[in-house]
Amino acid sequence: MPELPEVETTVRLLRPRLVGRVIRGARVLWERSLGGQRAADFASRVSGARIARAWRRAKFVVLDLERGGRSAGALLCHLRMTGRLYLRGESEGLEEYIRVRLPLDRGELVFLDVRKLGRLRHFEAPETVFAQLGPEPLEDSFDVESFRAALRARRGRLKSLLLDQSFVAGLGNIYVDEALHRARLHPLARADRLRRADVDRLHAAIRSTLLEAIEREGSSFDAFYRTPEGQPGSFQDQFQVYGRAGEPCRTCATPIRRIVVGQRGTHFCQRCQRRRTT
DNA sequence: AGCTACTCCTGGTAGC
DNA sequence: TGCTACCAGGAGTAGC
Repeated sequence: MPELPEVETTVRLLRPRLVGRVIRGARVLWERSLGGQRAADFASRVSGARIARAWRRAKFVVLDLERGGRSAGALLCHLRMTGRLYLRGESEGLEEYIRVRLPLDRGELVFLDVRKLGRLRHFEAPETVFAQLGPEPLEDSFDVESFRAALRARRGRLKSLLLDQSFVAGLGNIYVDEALHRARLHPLARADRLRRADVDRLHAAIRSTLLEAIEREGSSFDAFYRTPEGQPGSFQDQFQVYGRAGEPCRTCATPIRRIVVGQRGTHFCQRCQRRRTT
């Protein structure tokens, strides 16, 4: 499912083709993809606007808009489970699942989403959305000392906390499981009980897992996630635990366990990721 | 604060 | 073969 690496890949590939383009209108085929916004309202907000910048915040694709050189808010796209954003002609198939089309002065931006959980919305003041989000794990502001302090203040389980976008932004089910395995930490470990070395490993594991996944253009293990060019990512070949229940741990050969934590499938190695009870 | 449960969605798959 | 039941899951919300 699209998490930080998949969204980053989407942005990187779209950016050179989107920046400078002017949105000519909006064809909304599934209104609920707008997250409560009316199609006519949405269309009037974006029509005629120029895409000034394409970037990522957490799992949002952000397209900053301007009109006459002045800011005109931003389009925020959350791909959720099965969303895709691409330029018409650069991806094939699944056409019946297209939810929104944005004709541009050159080409057309397409939002496709099989399960309809994704959102494409316009915000006049997108910073109100960003204010709810935790630090970007790949930026300098996500330093190990503030991460340590934040963890010390929380009593929840690591798995749930790392999925909380207001705690750290951009991680989802896959990369949390992978990062915890890499850091050799149990998903049910309490955040405030981590030792200094545990936090150091977790901080490094989050970053290295995300960076390696971005290098491989994300993970594709079903028919859903593809880059805007229609290509699958390849980080799924590096999975140590996610989706490997019953298969041997690549480190110690112990069968990978699957449990449910906060309604989320959670994969880990009970030998590599011991739960300390002290 | 932190937990569970429910909602939104539908393709894929297990079971019969 | 064809049917049904259930699963996957990010995030918002409600309730305890």
